[in-house]
Amino acid sequence: MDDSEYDLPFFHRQPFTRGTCEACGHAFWSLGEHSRCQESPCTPYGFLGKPGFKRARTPSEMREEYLSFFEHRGHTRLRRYPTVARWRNDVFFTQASIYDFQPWVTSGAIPPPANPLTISQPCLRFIDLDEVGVSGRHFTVFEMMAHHAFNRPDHEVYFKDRTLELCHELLTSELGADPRAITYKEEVWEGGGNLGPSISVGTLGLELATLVFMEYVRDGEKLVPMPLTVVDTGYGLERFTWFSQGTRTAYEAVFGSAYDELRATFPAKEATIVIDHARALNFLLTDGVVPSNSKAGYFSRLLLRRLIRTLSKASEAPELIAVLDRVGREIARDHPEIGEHRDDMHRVVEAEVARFQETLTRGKGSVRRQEERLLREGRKVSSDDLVEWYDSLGLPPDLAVEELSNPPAVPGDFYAQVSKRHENESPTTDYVEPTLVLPAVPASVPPTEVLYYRDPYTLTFESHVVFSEGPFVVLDRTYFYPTGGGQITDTGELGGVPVVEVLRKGPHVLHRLERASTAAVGTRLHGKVDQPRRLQLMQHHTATHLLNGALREVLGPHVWQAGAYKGTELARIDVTHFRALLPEEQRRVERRVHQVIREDRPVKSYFEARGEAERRFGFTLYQGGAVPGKELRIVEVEGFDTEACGGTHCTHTSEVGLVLLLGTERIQDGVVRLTYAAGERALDLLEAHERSLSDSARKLGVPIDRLSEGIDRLLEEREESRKAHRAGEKEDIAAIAQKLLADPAAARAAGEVRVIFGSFPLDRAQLMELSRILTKPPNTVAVLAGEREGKGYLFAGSTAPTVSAASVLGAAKAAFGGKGGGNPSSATAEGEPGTPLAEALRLAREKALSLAGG
RNA sequence: GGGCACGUAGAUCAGCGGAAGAUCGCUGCUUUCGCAAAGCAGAGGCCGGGGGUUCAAAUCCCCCCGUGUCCA
Repeated sequence: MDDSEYDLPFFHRQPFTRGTCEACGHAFWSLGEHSRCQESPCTPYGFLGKPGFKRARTPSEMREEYLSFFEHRGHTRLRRYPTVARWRNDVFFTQASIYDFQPWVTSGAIPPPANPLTISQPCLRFIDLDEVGVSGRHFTVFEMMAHHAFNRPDHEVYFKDRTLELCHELLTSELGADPRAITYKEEVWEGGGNLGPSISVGTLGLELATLVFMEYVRDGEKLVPMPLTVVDTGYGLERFTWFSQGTRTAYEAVFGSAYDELRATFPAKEATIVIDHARALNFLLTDGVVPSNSKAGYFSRLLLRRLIRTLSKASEAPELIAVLDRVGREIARDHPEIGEHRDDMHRVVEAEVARFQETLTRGKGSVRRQEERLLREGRKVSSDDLVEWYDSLGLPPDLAVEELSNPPAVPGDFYAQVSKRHENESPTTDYVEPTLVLPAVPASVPPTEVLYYRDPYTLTFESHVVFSEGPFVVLDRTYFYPTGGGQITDTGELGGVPVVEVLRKGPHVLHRLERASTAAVGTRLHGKVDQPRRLQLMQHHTATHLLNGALREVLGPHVWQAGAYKGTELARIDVTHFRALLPEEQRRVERRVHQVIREDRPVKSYFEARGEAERRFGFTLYQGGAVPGKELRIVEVEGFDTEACGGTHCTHTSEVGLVLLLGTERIQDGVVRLTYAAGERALDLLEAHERSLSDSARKLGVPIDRLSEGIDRLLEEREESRKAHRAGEKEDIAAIAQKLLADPAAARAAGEVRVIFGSFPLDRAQLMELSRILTKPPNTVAVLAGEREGKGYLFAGSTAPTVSAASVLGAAKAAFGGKGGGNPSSATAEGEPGTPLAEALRLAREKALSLAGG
């Protein structure tokens, strides 16, 4: 990055000088005279006990002052975005304010919701989890205050110079920091293939803000200017608050009275962990993260379990729910949506607590048993075992140790050893569906006017070709709905040629025809969307919203859509929930959906300003993920469910007709999937089901309403006959045994040992059964041959200590070309068809007698 | 998304290549006015599903399903 990038007019309007930090080597600008940049660790904290701002502020005051400062300077204040970054698939959580606008706004695909804007965005970071309570300044959840500007060639808002000016004014005139104590340190920011200069703002040893200017795309060694440059700033609310108070740690400045209360019971570190985790959980749970074993859910589980363990370390610790509630109420003063669904949140937490208890109970039992086994084998439990148990059973080492009679020491680097086990795992690879190579549509091609939003029932239209390449055609206007939002593509005809697929690419809708298009630009074409298909998709889409609404009512507001698919045959919705649906819950959901259908509520689809829509409906709008843009398309099932959604919908709930729930399954921990059909398709399936039922009932000779009983009876009968068959076989074998025992010719004595022998049409298992009966008395040897389905078997059983069954068959098996083996009490051999089994039996008998006699 | 562990009687689990087990629960009998309890007897198993290796698989190998857990 060239030095000139940082040489801003701002630094020359006032007498700034540029120096180099003797500790870290970075260049910096300052009004004062410093040999080092004013950030830690180059400069130690200089504000502890001596606040750096004019006046001490609470976090609420600090946030408000910041936001209104920028509001008064032309910025639009935005509400916070969810802490779960549902709109991105590369991260789970919002980790910086700019995440709210990536990738669509920053890439220029969609205009920003406001420009310039200011926001205080709660962010979650799990990298420094172990620093929480230790470093004095790390939090799991923190607020990044920011002002952002997005500059296009035709619309420059502001960039580096104005950003520095605003930042400096905020710190000095507004907050009263000493201008001479501030250093503006030159750095380089790089991320996601982009880079640009960045300036780190420090004073009295504390880094207060980072000002990033996204400016270039890296193309090998070359830096190519971005068409859209971005001002990405970050001002830590917690740090500003701390700086204004000068307390020993940031925790004392930020955490309210709940912290002081906890300090009565806990050491500072534990008290901090408790509040920190409780804060983070309040955000996570409010934003709809259900604890689970994967993805975002895992982190909420991690926090919750750590919180439970930390609380359990004190004998007089407050209840988990009480702590969450207490902390939640404090946050709610600034973020009123936190705590809106307290009862539901508590249900989610209680389910997770119960599960954790089960895991611990299971783990403890397993650990005890494993120690016993190790002791039996003359070994001891090692610290490796502790790591293994934590990894596979989820049992924390301190709890494992409590269960052991002879525990090893917990290694100091326990968690490092855990991560070592995961070192060589293959990296996360998200399956990417192979996509067609889409043609590049020149920017000069006018955006497609989408008519399907205007009227979802008009399906024929006239339009003009504005671009075409191969089978792809872009029109000036279209009623064809492109694949998106889980709703699959419309099909139909364009100028008499079948349309196979419709796709959206930026502002254009691409129609893929069955064959290469011959229509030149300007050609007028008649379009016709496949009507039954589209109506079916509309019914499925509206049904999805009805189910989503009903699920939230029945299960609670922790239910968020986690994915959806609307096809022609069936539709699916995945929602977050902490256990599989109970039959009763399914029933209530179905009932509620059909009630709403009968009420024939209007389904209104319209565009509305983001802020206004959020104010009226809240964050639950973003069921399909956050949608950037100034305007949101709202689909509102009046008085029931409202979502930001780009799909095509029925205009009244009665048009959905019928929603047939085909099945529910838990597709992963914390997510259940409902599969269903609506409208025509539901009727088709219902008919098919009905036919299948009446066919089955007829075959069984029972009325439909007693089909289940009929099947029970059938199954019972089958079970009984299976048992009867087995019992019969046993009896037959017992009868053979009785006959054998009574037949003097079937046995020979050699000393103490009695050798019984015979040949039967039995298979191996039956021979074994027979031998078992024969060798009940001690000192008995059974030598049996069997022939069944062309295969020959030998079996030897022995209760004589001197006669090994395996030895008895040793020589004999070779005689009939068989293979076999066994142990002293039982042995088998099996031969191919047509082998001299009788000879083998004779050899085996002789061997048995000689062993017994010898 | 990846790693690891686990699926055996109604429940909790043992067995980890050679003849399916324990404890609790259940049923019956004995004892008791009855209950609890004890003793005796008994029922209850596609050893998660499907392939493979082997003379022989609950046991070893592969795939799938389910559950738990750790890590991103």
